[in-house]
Amino acid sequence: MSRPAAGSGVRVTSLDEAFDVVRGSGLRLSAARRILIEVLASAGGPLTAEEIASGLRGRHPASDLASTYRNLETLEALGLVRHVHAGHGPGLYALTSRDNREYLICERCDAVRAVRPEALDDIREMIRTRFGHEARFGHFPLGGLCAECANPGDRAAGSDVRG
Amino acid sequence: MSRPAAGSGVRVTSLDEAFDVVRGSGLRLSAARRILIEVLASAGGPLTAEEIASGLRGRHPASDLASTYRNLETLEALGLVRHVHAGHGPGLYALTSRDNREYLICERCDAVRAVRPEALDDIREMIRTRFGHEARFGHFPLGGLCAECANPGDRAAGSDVRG
DNA sequence: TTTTTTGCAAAACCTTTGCAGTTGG
DNA sequence: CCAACTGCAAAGGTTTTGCAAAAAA
Repeated sequence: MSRPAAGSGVRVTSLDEAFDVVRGSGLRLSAARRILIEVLASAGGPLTAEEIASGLRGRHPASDLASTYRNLETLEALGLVRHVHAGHGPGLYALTSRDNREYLICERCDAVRAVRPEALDDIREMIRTRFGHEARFGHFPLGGLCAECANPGDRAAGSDVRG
Repeated sequence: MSRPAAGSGVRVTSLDEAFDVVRGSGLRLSAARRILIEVLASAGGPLTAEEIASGLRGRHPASDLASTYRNLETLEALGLVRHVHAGHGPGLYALTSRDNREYLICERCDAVRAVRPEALDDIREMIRTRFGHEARFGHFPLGGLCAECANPGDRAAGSDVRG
């Protein structure tokens, strides 16, 4: 009976469930919102607002960038979407149901590595005990130097989020 | 002895030493650079470029914001200055000699708490062992929820960086 | 029909860049 | 003197906001 893991989004396992969350909240399921959810669901990893608005570079219908930001904010408030700040560069958005991972970012090469939340549970616990701070690395990634940059020449590299 | 702590800036203990580093590097010690260093030295915590350019709201001579950014970058390359990305909002700059702390940021209330690097050494070690990632929280702070936001009503709050 | 949502345009925000003029060494 | 540096202005990239037109319920 541990605490809830860091990524606490709405549990939806299908697109229709996500659509129902939108409708059930009293908001409207507009074409733009439906497409936004479909784009995120079809993506291999977190996307920028720009990529979403472009319909994943033409594979889906395009929508307005400002509206996309507004809808991302709306859906994030509903718990369907979350975003991570990948260093500099634009934020990356994902469905909470598809990606509740946490991230390690390399401040030298900007590589972002995704890990399952459980892989950080004991570390989170130490931080909570020591500082009272409830650590999460799903919104602001855990910074530092990746294995590559810290030890050039090694072969143990982590997988990137986007791909 | 152990590895160097996370903040690895030039060791300067006086303004004159910092000035010498600038001159010794072949760069010029312009009025703007001297003032920039003095402003950072007189500050109680990390400052925004805006605050520095304004001469700490009039307490020092003002300088151009663009030049301030250029000089911050220059001095950072020399190891005299570093900056931390405090969540959203602008970056915060400090002299490496005055502040080599690491930061915990609350993603709800934006509070930034500073801690001495040693307080995170064992956590850094666990992360290195597990992921090969050399964690640092001096550039991208350790995210999550502060004690206050995680447990409203508690009295154990951490001190803020800026003050 | 009524309220929400969109699309466009414009702005806000932080930061970088170009360039002519100034300054440090 | 001459390269380095400044100040100003303009642009860059990301995100937000205002408002009339369009669409969902």
